Amino acid sequence: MKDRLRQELEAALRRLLQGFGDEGPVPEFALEVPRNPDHGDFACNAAMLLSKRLGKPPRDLAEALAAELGDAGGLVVAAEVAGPGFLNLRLASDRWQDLLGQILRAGDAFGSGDTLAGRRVQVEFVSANPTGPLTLGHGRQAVIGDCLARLLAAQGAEVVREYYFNNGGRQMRILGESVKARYLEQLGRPAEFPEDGYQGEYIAQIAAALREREGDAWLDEPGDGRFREEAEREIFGWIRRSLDELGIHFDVYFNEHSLYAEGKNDEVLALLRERDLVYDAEGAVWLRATALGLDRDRVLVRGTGEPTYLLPDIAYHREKFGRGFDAIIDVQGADHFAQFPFVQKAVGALGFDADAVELVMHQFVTLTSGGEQVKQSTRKATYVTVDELLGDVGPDVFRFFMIQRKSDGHLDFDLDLAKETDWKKNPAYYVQYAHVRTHGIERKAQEKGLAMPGADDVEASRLELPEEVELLKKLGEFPELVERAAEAREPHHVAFYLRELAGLWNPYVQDGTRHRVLSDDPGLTAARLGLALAVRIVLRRGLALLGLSAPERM
RNA sequence: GGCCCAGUAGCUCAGCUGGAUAGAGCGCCUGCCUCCGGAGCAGGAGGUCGCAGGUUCGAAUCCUGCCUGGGUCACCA
Repeated sequence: MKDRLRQELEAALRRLLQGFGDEGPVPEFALEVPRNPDHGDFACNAAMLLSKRLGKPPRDLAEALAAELGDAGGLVVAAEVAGPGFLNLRLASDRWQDLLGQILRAGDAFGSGDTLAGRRVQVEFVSANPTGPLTLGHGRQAVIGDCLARLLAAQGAEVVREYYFNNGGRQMRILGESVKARYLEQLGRPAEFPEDGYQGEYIAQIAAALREREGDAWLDEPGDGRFREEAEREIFGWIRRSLDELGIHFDVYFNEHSLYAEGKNDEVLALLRERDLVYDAEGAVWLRATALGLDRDRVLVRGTGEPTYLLPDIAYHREKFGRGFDAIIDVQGADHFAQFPFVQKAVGALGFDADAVELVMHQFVTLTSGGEQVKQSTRKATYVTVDELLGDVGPDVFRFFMIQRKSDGHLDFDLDLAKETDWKKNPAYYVQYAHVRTHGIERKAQEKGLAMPGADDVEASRLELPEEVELLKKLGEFPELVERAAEAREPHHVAFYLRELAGLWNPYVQDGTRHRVLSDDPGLTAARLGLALAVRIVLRRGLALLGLSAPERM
């Protein structure tokens, strides 16, 4: 409907321009739903954009545009010039109501688009190494990545969720040593805890479990290898369980080690060397990043012969391109932000489309309870884990709170509000409860022997109350919202939209005096049941995009 | 110090990529209904959009410079 209106406006603008002897392009104008309903259903700013170009006052141009537009093929009943030169358009009222039939016919397909049809997109996220339980930062990233993947899929993309991890190297060695030290301590043996070892209590837990199972059989185990394997297996188990509980499943777990094993790092090194982007200095191998416009060079291979993380990361991204993705999205915490340009530029230098690699960055999570910030210290290992928080609030609330904020910018997780079980206060429940109510109404209807109407059974023109039209308008915004959120990689918009929709629907249902869904008027009842169904469809779709359940009862 | 992000109501935050009188939730205030140490309904107050310039018919939004908070500047990942 909006698209048709836009086409009509473009045509009218072209005629208008021709009238002035201007054969230039039609400007990119905005067509939006004004905040103030008095300003009509849609407002168009084209006249103001053309004012300078045509040397005419904007209001005069808007007047002329209105004349050219006419009734836009029966779409528009009123067009008035307002303010500095807006053209406010009011649609024939049944146009909004046609929307109801569209939603009911589309069902769960409503809100899906095809802007990414046929595109292969990879979303890489979480990617936590198995050195400890998932932190809230990881939790946020997990939810952002997963919601993003859902949004992209809703626009027709073929999405691969990927988890990149490294179970080798220095940090894993320290992990093994830490577990070993705790194990020995627990059995009363002298043990030297590594200087930068992992302090967390979970290390002792792993050691204790080991002692339980193996007794003192590992006392004389040489080195840290078996301890490391044990810790990795255990910790990865925790991570997988947390992700499972959040409803997040990866298509690919990519082990950094395979890049070494298959010689991919060496290949990249050779390719970069061919392009004179590599040099040797101070015993190390360097990336000539300054030649790529970055502010300093970086080490690719340490003096010890071991690559830094950067080399495999470049190789990894080369490998991603090799798999034919049209877009590669890396979701990362702000602490990794500075590294991204090196990977991106290096991949570009290898001949790949650097712009196809995108970064979705997110800031950290703080936890607030009782008006106080809960101290998070990785060092002292007093941080709250995803698991603990999930235990407190459950996956739905967890996800909703994590996706509620735009990913740039800090997220303050209000634990008290999250634990709040009153549906009116907790926004996650508020949205879910709105969905429940569509089922509550259906149950009521069934008691009266009424079935939910099909798309062709509703006389949508019966929905005349302002609050009903407002609901329909809000429902109509959904597809555009999904498209925009996917395009901008900003899943938080969905959460806000749902909160707003629920904020219209809940009071509508609650107010049983002004209007009742189930009345003595069969036609009106059918129309309102249709509205309930449409609201349900959109809420269910929106909740699914966020990975929340859409319960029928609460 | 360089770079990145943020600064909007008492608090937590939106603000559809430059539009009209800047919004939501929580909190607060007032009335009504109940009068149970609770909850509901209706209404209300609350803003120099960090500061100062600039671009524009028009700026919370774009540009420049400052201020504040966080992040980051490893031969850690």
